[in-house]
Amino acid sequence: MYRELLKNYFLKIIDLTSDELEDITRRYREKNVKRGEFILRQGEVCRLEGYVVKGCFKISVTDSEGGEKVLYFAARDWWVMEIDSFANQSASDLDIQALEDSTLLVISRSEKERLYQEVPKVERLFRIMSQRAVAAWQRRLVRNQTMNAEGRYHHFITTYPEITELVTNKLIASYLGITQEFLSMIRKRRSIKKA
Amino acid sequence: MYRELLKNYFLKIIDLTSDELEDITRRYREKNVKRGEFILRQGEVCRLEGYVVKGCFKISVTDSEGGEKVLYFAARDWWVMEIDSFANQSASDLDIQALEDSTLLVISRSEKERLYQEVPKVERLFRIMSQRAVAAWQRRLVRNQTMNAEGRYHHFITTYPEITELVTNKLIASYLGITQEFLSMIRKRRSIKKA
DNA sequence: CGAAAATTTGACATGACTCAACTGGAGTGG
DNA sequence: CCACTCCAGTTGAGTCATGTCAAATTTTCG
Repeated sequence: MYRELLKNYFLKIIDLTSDELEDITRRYREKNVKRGEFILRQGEVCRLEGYVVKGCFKISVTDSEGGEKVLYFAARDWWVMEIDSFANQSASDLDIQALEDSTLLVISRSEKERLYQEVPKVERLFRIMSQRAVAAWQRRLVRNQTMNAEGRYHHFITTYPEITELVTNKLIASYLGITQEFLSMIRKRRSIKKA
Repeated sequence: MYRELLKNYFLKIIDLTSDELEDITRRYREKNVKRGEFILRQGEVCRLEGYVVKGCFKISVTDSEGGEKVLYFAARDWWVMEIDSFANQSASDLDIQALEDSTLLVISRSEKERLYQEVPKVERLFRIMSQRAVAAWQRRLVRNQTMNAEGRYHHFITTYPEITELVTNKLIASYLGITQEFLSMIRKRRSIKKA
C-alpha cells in the first residue's frame, strides 16, 4: 500500500517505531489528480503538503512577461508544496501541475500542525528534511553557475533518467534555464558525437 | 551583549520565554576571527554552527579548475555553516572565510545535538528556519534564471547595501555568476545612465 | 613606500537567444 | 478511421549577452 512508501521514506531519515510510523502516516490521505490538473496556482494559498506516490508533477513560476520557468519536477518519492505558502498561509508564487494522472498522499496545514504537536519527533524529521533540501538547492545553484548548458543537460539526464523520459524537452529546457531551441541544438550535437 | 542579538533573532521565528531563550543562547560561545582567516575549508568537517554578530564572511566553493564561486555572504544576523557537513559530519564542499575581523556565536555539533534533546522547541525553531531558507534559495534560483546580469546586480545592491560596501566587486561578480570584467562594464553603463 | 590585488578598458570570441519557417506526432471531433 | 488542429521538436540566420585575454591604472594593505 502507498503508505508503506512513505513510511520507508521517513525511515531513511530518522529511526521511528512502527507505532510512530503508523501514527504519522495515517494522517495523510490519498488524493488522485488527473493529467494537466493544477493542485496549486499562483496567488492561491497552498493548503496541502503532498508526497508523490504515482505520476509526476511540475513546479513552476510564471514571470511578468508570461514566461514559465520550471523550478523542479516531482515524481514518485518526492514532495510537492509551496513551502512558504504552506507554512505561512500566504499567497503562492508557484504553480503545481500534474504531468500525468497521479496520486499523492496529502496532509492539510492544520492537520500537519496537530501532527507536530502530538508527535514531536516529526519536528525533527522535517527539520532534517529541510536542511537536506537547503544543501540540495545550494548545490543546484553552484551547478548552474559552474556548468554550461550542455553540462547541465548531461547532469540532468544521468541524474533523473526516469523524469527525462516522462517530460517534454521544452520543460527540461525551462528547468535548465535555456530555450527549447538551444536544447534542441545541444541534443543534436550530442547525437552526432556519439555516432 | 551579543547574545541579545541572537535572542532577538530567535524571537522573530517562534515564541520563547526568557528562560528558554537564556537556556538556548547560553550554549553558544563567542569566537573571534581575524580578517582572512578560514573557519572551514573544503574537505574538512564542519564542526561549528555560527551566528555572525560582527564582521562579514564569504561562503564559497572552488571548482575543479580552481575558480572560486561565492555562494553567499554572511554579515551580522546571518548564519555560517556547511549545513550538510555539520549535520552528517561529512567532508565539506565549501570554504568559509572572514572578510573582516569578525565575531561569531558558535555551537559545536555535539552541544547542538544536546540542545535539540533538552529543549525540543529548538527542533521547531530550526525546522522553520530551514524551511524559510529553502524558499529563499528557490527564489534566488528563479531570479538567476529570470533576470539578466544587470538586473541581478541591481537587485543585489538594493537588497544588500551594507554588503555591497563591504566586499569587492570581484566577489560580487562571483556571487552573481558573472565575470569581474563584465560587472565592471555594467557599473560603467549604470554610472553613465545616471549622469 | 612597495608589492599584490582589484578595477577598468578594449578587442575579439562564443554561448545562448530570437524569430520564423518547417516537420511530425498526439489528441479530437465528425 | 480519417481529417484536422495543435504543439513539441528541429533548423537556420542573425543578434545580443557575456566570456576571454591582455594590458593599463588604481587601490589596498602590509
